[in-house]
Amino acid sequence: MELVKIYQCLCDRTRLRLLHLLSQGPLCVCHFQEILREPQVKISKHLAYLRERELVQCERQANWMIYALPAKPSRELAANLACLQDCAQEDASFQRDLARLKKLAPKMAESSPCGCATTTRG
Amino acid sequence: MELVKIYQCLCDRTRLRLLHLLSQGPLCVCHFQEILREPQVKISKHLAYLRERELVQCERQANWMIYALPAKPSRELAANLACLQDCAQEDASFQRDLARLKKLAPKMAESSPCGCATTTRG
DNA sequence: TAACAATATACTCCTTGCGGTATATGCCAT
DNA sequence: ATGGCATATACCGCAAGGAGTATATTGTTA
Repeated sequence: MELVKIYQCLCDRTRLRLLHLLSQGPLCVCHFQEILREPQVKISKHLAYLRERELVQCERQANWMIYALPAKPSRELAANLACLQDCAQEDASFQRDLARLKKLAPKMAESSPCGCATTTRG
Repeated sequence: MELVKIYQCLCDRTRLRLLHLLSQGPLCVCHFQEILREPQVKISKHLAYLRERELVQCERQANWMIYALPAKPSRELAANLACLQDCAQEDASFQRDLARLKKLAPKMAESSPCGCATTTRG
């Protein structure tokens, strides 16, 4: 069942944070790292998990992999992502992620292709 | 995070079916057995899983355990249960469960305390 | 009190998932 | 081609989860 697959993706805190951020728009791995403050391998593996199950898409831009939500999500996925957005509004850690994303926005605008050039590694 | 716990409960097909049925009202274990057509131990263990995580409540009535959704679900749980109801409308297996539940309704009304007396074991 | 019905738990086997370390891959610049 | 950066994958250890079999528990009835 499609629905079970979706919930399997949602039942990890890191993946929830990734999907929540992606609802704001596409992001590359190094931005996830900066926002979540988790090791690269952890983020990369969770993104792979989501990618294999088609909850996210990705596209290469030079050195960077840009991840995004599917262009045409199923009704079930859309419903659950909307529900997640709703629930995230009450949760401090999701809001903290959002705040960090906003801080990154100027950097993302100024440098190419996604602002990753100015990223400092962790 | 409360939300992760909810998704962990939702990420199994059997548990989804249980919760979907409970959205229609309380049920006892033997009715779940009849509707899902799964072995008693499987149903009982999944109900225990949900109970430990407080996604369902239960109450004894003589020999029978009556399970129900929490009287005051958290906002997150309510949102996700509503989302599940929405998604279930498009899914044949959920609808089949619902149909079987309707068939049970007359039996449930006639015998006490929950209609289980007339149940035939499988 | 003994038998029975409904449900729960213990135990085992097997698979999946998560985190970490180390290493590989792909693209770019020199 | 070489080195560096961003990202992915392989491998390991461990914990959790799911299914099945057997058995225990709790309440009812005779």
